[in-house]
Amino acid sequence: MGRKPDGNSSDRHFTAGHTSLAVVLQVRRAALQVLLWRRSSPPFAGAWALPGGYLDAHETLEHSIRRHLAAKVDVRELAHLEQLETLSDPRRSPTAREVATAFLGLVPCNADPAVPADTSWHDVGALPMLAFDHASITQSGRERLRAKLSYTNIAFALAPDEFTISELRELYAAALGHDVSPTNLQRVLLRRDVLEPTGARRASGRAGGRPGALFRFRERRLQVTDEFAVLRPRGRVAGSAP
Amino acid sequence: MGRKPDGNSSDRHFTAGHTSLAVVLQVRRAALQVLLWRRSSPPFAGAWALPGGYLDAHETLEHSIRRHLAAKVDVRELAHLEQLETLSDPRRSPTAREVATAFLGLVPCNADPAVPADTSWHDVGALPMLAFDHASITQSGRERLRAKLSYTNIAFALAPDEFTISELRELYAAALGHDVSPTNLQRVLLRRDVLEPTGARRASGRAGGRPGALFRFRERRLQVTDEFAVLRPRGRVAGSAP
DNA sequence: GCAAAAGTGTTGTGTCTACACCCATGT
DNA sequence: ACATGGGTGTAGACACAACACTTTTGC
Repeated sequence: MGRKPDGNSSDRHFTAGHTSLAVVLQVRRAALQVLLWRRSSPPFAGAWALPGGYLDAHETLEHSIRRHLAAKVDVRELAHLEQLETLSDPRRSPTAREVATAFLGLVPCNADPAVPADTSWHDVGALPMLAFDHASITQSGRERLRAKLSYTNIAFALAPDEFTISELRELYAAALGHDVSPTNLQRVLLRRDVLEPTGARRASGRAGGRPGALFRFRERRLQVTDEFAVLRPRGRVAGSAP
Repeated sequence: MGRKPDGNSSDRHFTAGHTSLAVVLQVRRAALQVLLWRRSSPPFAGAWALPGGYLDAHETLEHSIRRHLAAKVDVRELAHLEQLETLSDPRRSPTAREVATAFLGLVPCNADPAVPADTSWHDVGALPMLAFDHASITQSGRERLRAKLSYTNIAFALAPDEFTISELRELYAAALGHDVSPTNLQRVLLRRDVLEPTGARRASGRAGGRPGALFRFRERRLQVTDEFAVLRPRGRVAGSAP
């Protein structure tokens, strides 16, 4: 099942092994990290690889990657999952033809999932040798996250339920790779109605200081908050009559 | 070859038919149109479908879609091709399990490729019944083009080598679905260094009028021209010492 | 000269960064 | 009091849309 008998294929027809992979990212200790497992058998024995595995006959690719990730991290911790790209170079694996669809997965920084012995988190800025084309896939994941931080509410998937602006600033700085001003971060996200205050405050730290107000994301699903403004008419805003 | 013997699969392993599809867009008669062919046999006999076909054993997905498109349009007319998404719902085809990777292809408006008898262009604003999930794929293609017109030079793939600002304005208006001011279009694209004047002018039209200057795209490959500006430090511009 | 089409000058607006200043808490 | 960190006010830079105005052609 799931495989057509050869006798049927009057047209040119080819079935390849299809795998799903994921770039799972989390901010840990003020750095963006990716989940990798160490291969013990060839090809690329000893190298690190992205988690994933074969697609089953009756599942979608998204279901497949969730299923394979369940062995690495608790799926309930995956706050966001989206498709990145599909890799199909016949030489991407030295042993067999394999098409792979890559996903980007995000885990909130307050989660600390238990991982198997062969699996661990690696700083995206200092990756070890990666198997297959996994290095370039990881790069794609970083760039997708970076871009979407600018024009969507995707940071909800990296943040805990409630947080101060300072804490959120650390997440953005780690994910973007450069410093971010808390002043402007707050203004941009409040103006776009991405954040809302919970009303509560966080207790002051060890050395005193004003306690920060707590915020939460208004939506915990991906939303585009800054549609591309260029070349769009600005007028005809549906407003009240004068 | 390209198919593993069953005896080998100790792990869960499944091979699905993999197809490539393309949303090929062109601006024709001031409207954005998509290339469709009419199915003559089930499933969806009589419905219109996106061009594409099976993936061969030794080719990439990009090679595959170029090969299948060659039967519909001259591949040399394809000015741009990029991957959109991979569809994997087991129920997307009523007859067999098929995974499909969709592409977006763009054809310059001056090209007029000969197409087979079962194939024709359709206004994206008034599509007929489409087979499978091709309607939603077409929608994805439109949206990808729309978004990229705002922050990349992707219009090069819709435009001829040389054109006036007015002609370019028509392309943008058709692809975006709303009117665009030639004044601002010119300024945005010149400021970003996307366009350059050729020096030549187009002869005046039937009713006189000042002849328009001709421009060309500085690059005929996709380039991001308006990196997301938000949350990025604006300072430290590499400049000369005072 | 006059209509038609192209192109420039200018103004206003909205969104962002940067920086100064004020506020709240612990010791 | 004073150090420490949180939050607001405001100014300046920039990119854009809108519109008036000038330029260049055909008739």
